[in-house]
Amino acid sequence: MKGISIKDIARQAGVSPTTVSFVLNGKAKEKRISDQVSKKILKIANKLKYKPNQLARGLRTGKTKTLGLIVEDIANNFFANVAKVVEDEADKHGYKVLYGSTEDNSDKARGLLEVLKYRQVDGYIITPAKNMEKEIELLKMVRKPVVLMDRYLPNVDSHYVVVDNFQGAFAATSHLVEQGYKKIGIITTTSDQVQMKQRLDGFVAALKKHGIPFNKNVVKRLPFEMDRAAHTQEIIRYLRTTKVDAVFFATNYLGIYGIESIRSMGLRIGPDVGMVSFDDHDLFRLHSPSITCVSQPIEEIGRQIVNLLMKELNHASSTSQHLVLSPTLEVRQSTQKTVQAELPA
Amino acid sequence: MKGISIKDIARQAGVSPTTVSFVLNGKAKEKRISDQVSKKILKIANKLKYKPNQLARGLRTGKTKTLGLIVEDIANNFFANVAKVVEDEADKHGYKVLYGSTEDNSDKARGLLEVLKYRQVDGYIITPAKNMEKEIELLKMVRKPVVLMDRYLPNVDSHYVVVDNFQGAFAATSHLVEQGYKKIGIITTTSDQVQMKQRLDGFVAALKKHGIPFNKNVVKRLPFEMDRAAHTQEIIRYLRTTKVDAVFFATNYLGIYGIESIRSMGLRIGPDVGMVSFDDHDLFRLHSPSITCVSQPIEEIGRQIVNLLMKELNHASSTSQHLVLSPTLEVRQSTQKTVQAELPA
DNA sequence: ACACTGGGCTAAATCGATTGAGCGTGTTAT
DNA sequence: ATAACACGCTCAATCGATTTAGCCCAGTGT
Repeated sequence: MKGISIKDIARQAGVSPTTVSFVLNGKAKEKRISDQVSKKILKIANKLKYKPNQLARGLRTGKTKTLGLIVEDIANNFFANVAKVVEDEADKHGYKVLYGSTEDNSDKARGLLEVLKYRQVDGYIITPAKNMEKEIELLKMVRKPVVLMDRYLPNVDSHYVVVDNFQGAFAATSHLVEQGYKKIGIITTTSDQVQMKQRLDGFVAALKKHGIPFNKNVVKRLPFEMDRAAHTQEIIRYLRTTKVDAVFFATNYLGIYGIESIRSMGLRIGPDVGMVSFDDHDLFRLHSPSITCVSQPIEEIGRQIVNLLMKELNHASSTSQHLVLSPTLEVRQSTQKTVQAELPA
Repeated sequence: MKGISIKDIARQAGVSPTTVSFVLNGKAKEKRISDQVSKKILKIANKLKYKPNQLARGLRTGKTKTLGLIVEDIANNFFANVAKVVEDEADKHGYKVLYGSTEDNSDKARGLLEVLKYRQVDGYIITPAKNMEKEIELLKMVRKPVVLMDRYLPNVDSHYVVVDNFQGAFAATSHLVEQGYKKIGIITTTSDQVQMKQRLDGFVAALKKHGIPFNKNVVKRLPFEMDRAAHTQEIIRYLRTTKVDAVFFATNYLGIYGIESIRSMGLRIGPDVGMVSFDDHDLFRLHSPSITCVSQPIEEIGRQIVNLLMKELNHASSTSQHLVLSPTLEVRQSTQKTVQAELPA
């Protein structure tokens, strides 16, 4: 039950716990501990496989070597993949990750923050839900390192790592236009957060640039909380009524529901309805026809997030870094009006 | 920076920290604290939004209200979904989750356990990598609640929640036979862990039951560590050389690679090569043709895992529970030799 | 011979909560 | 009248590591 403590080592080495602590924390020189004693202590610590009790250490120092990761939905492909990278990178620095999903619900998000706070995590990676300005500010006030991801809060000065949503959406929409689609719609979430706004803005800007009038009712907004069936129903109704010939789906799960919807209407993706989705996914790659998408550089996102956090934790604190990475347009078959010699399925 | 402590409350209430602790832990009656004092303390605690410091509490009591979740790969659809359920369920009981991925690598798994141990997690949910018998036994020795998932260790007496892999594979394979496929292969991992073994056994048993001779070289084993490209290459080579007319893919990512491979060979899934994969996935549902699969009851798996753990944590400790849930065969188009009026894509 | 310096190490306080032992005071039983 | 007990609460130790202050001894300078 009990682990090896610093006292056990002290006893065996015939020195005080203080000395052991100094040595194990690499302060031997600084604290003028003799080499003999140092080596002896290190040897014993090794033999006993001593691991410091993180609770005790944390209680005293206030550092827990734990990061809090708050995502929208850990079961979502994008977030799960980022989480994996974050975990790996954090591990390299000796940090563990506590996670939680907000379901894009502010109350749930606040609850998570609360819990992480009194668990004393050292740093936060947050996919903010709406109305969380105060909470984030509060973290800054108490000098806790915070990196926002996927989206940021325009009125809060903080680090963040996102992709260029405007460019991504712009490229996707332009591509649809260039492929000859005439009436292009967008299906997005009801969220008015910055990432969704920018995707919508990119969409509108691309239309404008190509001289296509923008009609408000090609924009369909669906709430995150709705279930799968309701989503597809709504999408089907939208497609029926607006008669768009191409759709930009502003996030991955909408793209997936979109595929389902279009197909269940008996329409052909590409010839009848062109589509592009934000985020890549195995499904998009392997679907027939394959789905054109705006792919986020997940590896780099994860790495940069942890990087920033580590810099902050090492007090190399600087002004807020705003990392805007470039997404990539993966052109596939879902944006071709004429059916090619398709890969056989 | 500093939070509200029990001392602050004690000062304001004009009582000792001990009394505050008793009241806040619901021991007022037991410890004979007067109602007046009790109420006063509770009121102050509320006003100050007191949250106990979990580190201090953990240091003293040995309980951290944290669970360790060790999965094979948090970015994998199946595990990510289970993780989500686990997180939700744990939250209901006031527990947080620390997670890590093993990549099916025993050393990484051991490292994770080590870390979780000295972080003093209260209970473990483990997808064991091979050769972890000793580590699990050790946890049992120190009376830490453990629930294994996805697979178990035959020589270790512990709780576990798995699906009936044999039945799942048996049903999948039988279905292939019944659909008229004659030469059926299986692609699995190099792992000789129980879940994979049972899937293979189920496969073999189904062949036997249908009077089909089992030839060892229809079994292809691929190591987890290999990258995507190598996987598909190997699968393609296998398909070319063995000339099977249907394949059972023993886990989700193999199924995905399988789709890629078959298609890149210019073969039609269904008519040319039938296929079933273990685990469900959006991709399998929406692929054309859709992919028949053995679907695991993810919600229930997650719920049962947390359930078991909570029972243990509340010392209702009993004999080891072995929960074997039933998977469902989702029959789709990938196991039809004749092309139906396919849903247009 | 005495103050001073610096090397090598330790005592004790501290972080915040929990908990076994115990201390007055008033009431009851004998 | 006095032991015995209930009541209502507090003291102080404890968990394990960190950290500040400082002790003791040897050598140096004057």
